[in-house]
Amino acid sequence: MLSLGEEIKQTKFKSEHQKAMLNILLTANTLYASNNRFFKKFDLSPEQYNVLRILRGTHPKPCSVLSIQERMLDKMSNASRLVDKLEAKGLLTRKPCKEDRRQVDINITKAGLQILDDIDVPFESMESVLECVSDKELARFNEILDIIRNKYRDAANAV
Amino acid sequence: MLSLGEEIKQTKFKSEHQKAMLNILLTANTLYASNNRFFKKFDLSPEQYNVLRILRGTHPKPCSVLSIQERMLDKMSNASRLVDKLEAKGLLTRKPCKEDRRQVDINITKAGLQILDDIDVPFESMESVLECVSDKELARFNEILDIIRNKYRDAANAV
DNA sequence: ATACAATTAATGTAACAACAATTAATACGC
DNA sequence: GCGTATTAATTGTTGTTACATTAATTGTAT
Repeated sequence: MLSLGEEIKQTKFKSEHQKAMLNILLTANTLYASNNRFFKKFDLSPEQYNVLRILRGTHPKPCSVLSIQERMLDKMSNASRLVDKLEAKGLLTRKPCKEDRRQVDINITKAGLQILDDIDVPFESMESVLECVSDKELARFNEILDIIRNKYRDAANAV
Repeated sequence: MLSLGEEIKQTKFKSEHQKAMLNILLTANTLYASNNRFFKKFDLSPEQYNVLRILRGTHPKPCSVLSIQERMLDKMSNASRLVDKLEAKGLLTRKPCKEDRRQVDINITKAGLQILDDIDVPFESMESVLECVSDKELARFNEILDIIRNKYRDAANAV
């Protein structure tokens, strides 16, 4: 098992909190890379998987591009293109929205639901790596992440 | 202050550990995006900053491309091109290594050290957002991140 | 009703990342 | 010493991201 220091070959850190910041970035990169490789087996990217999950969540109700974007982990402007890709694979359908013609009604297809079904079991086994940590500790862990996100964003904007 | 659930508009989570996994990814995305915007003021990307930090660490000794890559948070094969960019900006120099002519001796320049100096103060103020959490808690926080990284990587490879 | 602002989705673009392939130099086995 | 394997750095390619812009539709104030 490799510590942060071993992984980035750095022996000294200025403080425990600086170490924590680096550790989050490194850990997320690792998670992301692992996810990338994992989802490739299903010919999906992590972002595409995220979109399908969101659509399964609202199913059978449709979802607009904007709602997808708001629910995504990565809030960039690629939801439209991600939907393109998934539509080409037949995993979702896109049709104009009657009520507001600016919007698009996006629905997950049977094939989309099926692929999520295939992914569920192996993916859950990956997510369960944290079972060895107690819920109480994880709750605090999540709290700290929430703090970091909010304060860091503010700090970066302030500078 | 926004919780994970508020940020991705999801009210229910399957478990505290699934929530933690999502939270790490979201938090890292936020940090990365904030860093992106922050470093743009200095005409640098977060990765370029990372390279300069590594070079300041070994300074005045030179560093090879491979050592840079090993120390980077993102272990991809772009170190060479990052070095290109930084050389073009005059922030580092590149010269063939005498002992092993496959390698390149990379050194940070005065201008490179200067820009790091300019960045140090505002960046440290950003990193200090975690001062409100005790060192003891942060130590455990770092431990949990180490566990996640190692176990997740293994789990993804096993599937 | 009409002009103007706001919202939604799609696209153009430049830069960047992932991965493979290439080139050059060195190490190693025989 | 010679051929092969390994290592270091670079480059090519393909796809993606970030950001800005555009186009179409709807909301709103007068």
